Amino acid sequence: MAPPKVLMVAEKPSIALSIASSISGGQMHSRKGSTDVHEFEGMFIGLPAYFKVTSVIGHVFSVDFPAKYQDWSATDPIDLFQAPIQKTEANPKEKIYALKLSSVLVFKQMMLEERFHRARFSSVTGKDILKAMNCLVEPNKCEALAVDARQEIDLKVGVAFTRYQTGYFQGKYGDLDSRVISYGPCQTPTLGFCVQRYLQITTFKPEKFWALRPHIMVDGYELQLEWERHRLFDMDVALMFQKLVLQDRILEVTDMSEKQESKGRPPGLNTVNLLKIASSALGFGPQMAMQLAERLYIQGFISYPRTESTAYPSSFDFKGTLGALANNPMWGDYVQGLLSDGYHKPQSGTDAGDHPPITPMRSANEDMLERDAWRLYQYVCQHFLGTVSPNCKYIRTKVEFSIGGEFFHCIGLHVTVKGFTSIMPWLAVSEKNLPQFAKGDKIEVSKVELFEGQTAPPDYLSESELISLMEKNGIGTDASISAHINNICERNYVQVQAGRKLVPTALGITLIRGYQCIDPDLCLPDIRGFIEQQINLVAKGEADHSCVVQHVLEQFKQKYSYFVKQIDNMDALFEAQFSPLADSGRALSKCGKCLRYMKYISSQPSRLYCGTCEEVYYLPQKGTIKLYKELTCPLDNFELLIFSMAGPEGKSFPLCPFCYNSPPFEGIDTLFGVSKTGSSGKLGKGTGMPCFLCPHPTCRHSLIAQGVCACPECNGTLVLDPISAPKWRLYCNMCNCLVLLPQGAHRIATTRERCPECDSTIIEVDFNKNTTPLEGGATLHSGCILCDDLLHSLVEVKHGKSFFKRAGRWARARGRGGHRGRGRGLGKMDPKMSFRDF
DNA sequence: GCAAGGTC
Repeated sequence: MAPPKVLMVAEKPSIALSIASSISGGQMHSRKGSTDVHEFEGMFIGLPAYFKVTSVIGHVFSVDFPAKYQDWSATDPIDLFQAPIQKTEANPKEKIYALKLSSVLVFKQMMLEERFHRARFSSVTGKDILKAMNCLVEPNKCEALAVDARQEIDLKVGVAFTRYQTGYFQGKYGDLDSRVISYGPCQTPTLGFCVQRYLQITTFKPEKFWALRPHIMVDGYELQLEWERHRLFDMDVALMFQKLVLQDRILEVTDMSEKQESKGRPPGLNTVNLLKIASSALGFGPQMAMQLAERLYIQGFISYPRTESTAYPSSFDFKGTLGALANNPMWGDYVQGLLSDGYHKPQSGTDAGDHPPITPMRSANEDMLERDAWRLYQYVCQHFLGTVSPNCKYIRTKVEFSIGGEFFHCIGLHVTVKGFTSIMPWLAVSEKNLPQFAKGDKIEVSKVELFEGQTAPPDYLSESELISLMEKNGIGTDASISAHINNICERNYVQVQAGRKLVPTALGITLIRGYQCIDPDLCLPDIRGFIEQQINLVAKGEADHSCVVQHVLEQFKQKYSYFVKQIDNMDALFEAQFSPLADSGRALSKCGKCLRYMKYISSQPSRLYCGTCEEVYYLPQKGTIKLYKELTCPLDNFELLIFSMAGPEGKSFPLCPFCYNSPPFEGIDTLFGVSKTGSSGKLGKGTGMPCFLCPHPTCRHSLIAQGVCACPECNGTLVLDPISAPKWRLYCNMCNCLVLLPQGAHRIATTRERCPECDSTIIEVDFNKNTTPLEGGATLHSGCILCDDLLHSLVEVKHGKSFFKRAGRWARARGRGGHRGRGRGLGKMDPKMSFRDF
């Protein structure tokens, strides 16, 4: 009988590899794939078995709302609290779910008796993995339910608040960048920390203080003494003490003490501490630091870089790790010293039960790595060597003096053992020599300075300080901290300035001040703690999953209702900070209703605002917009605009601001950039009907007038780009297909005529007289770009970049709608056939 | 377009 089969699925590929290596003793066969599979024969519960070890990649499932709730304008955010949720594949591209499901099924069929176990190890080390295999436990459903609970709560709370406040403030103020004004139980308290520091700085009231600083001359050196009172905030009192001291003039040494002190070596390096050092000492942001670390890990220079543990496992091979660095040109001598004199057992640290601390795995020198990677690697090495080095020891001498009834002192520091500070020199204790004193010595003061100083506010919060605060308050995890910081930067709530200091923006400050005046809980770190604590009850099996979720959501729903009710208070702060629409923007084009100029507001989302009609017209985003020759839309009299998408191959197209926001014709089921959702009939911002989708029969800018022929790539229509001269071109109104027309022509225009053979629009080309291909120097030529031999030889199909990200989906959406809007008969021919010669 | 948390 074939040996029983054992399938093991780890949480990530690195752990699958560790498990397989440990159980098989390195004797396994590894198959590459979306996730690697390691196969080998071994022993399972005392019996021979055939193992397959693979992994998922992070969470298999994410959650989201069903389609019905995806339309922002059709859903009241308060309904989201009770909305159903769907599990979706977290990484559909990786096909993890499908692959694992099928392999589990295959395994089930192969196994005579199916059983599920969980190997729960306390660290990713061979010893602990083997130990776990010998005491397998049941999978813990409570822990899985706790993960579900967190996903549901985070989704509903975050999305409800985000949609509400975005909808409320978007488009209300001209100089407010408000594409999305997000809220989240992690990102908002993170922002809160930055703003709290900002408020400390701005509300700081400096105070003057005074300190007595007697100076003495000993052996030709001047020494300044420190006052036991440190400093006083009353000048008259300080002056009085100065007078007393000056009257006495003689200092007496009252006491001398020597103390052996020690500065401890660091514990092992975990991810959070790596990120803090990377930010404060190397100037790398957390994302950059993790990318570098990831690369160093893949190249085998350092161990797995995502860990919370600072304690080394008892089985850690210090000798081997030191040995790997023994010949390093940078630290070789130091390492050999440690190996011969005996390295020290590291400080205990904390064991989070995951990977061991981050350590070097093999030696590298400066030339083998890129500059930044080298600097990070260097730190990992120095830190590791620091952890196994002796502590730094020094003697602290304190000499105490009295004069005029006041007491002063000076401190001397003498390092006896440099220890780990010789490999981490920035942590060194600086030597401070004192002259010889003896108790009872009497010394004349040379000068008694009355130092005047001022208390100063703290600096902006550094990224490194923020990471510490987040860690301390349980905001985010080692894996997500950097994502939250990145988030508040991208949302334009804070900016990273020199020295990686986080400076909140007007938007960030106003938001936090708003929460503070409506419901401070919303931006306090405890909000995360509350959620985590509730979820913990589920994980430990002490409370029912759905009861906890309902309870937490009910609380947040009440907070949400109160927030909505009180939003005016927040808005008052916005009003004070940002300019109302009417005051911002520049006059761009005329409104078709009142015939006055509307203002263009360039901050996101860019839009037009008619001050007379008090109407906002959204525009396509991420490009430039200008007036189109003062032409007007025949339907509504609004002046037309030309929008040019960013980039060298960015298309340009005309649009009417009114039609763009309120498509005038029935049957336009797809809009620029997205399908129009039937139920609500409202437009997403930045989504609408440009002229190239307009079926107006006579307007010269419509699809009918500017459409030339069917797109060879999709169901769309190729349209003349009206301002592409002299690089004339057609672009598809649906996909990113691009067709270059005769270059350098003076003018190219569509005509009202159709090709008798293929029904394409006849175009008229006015060639440049110097480069005209026509005989006898003629410049004017009309024809069909498909059937006219001359024109056909002068056009070229190209693919523009990023016209639409998802051209395929777009084309399908149009396909369902038939050939509507494609002009008279343009859709009849087989588009691929018509471009067969290209 | 929206959260957070996994990992790549």
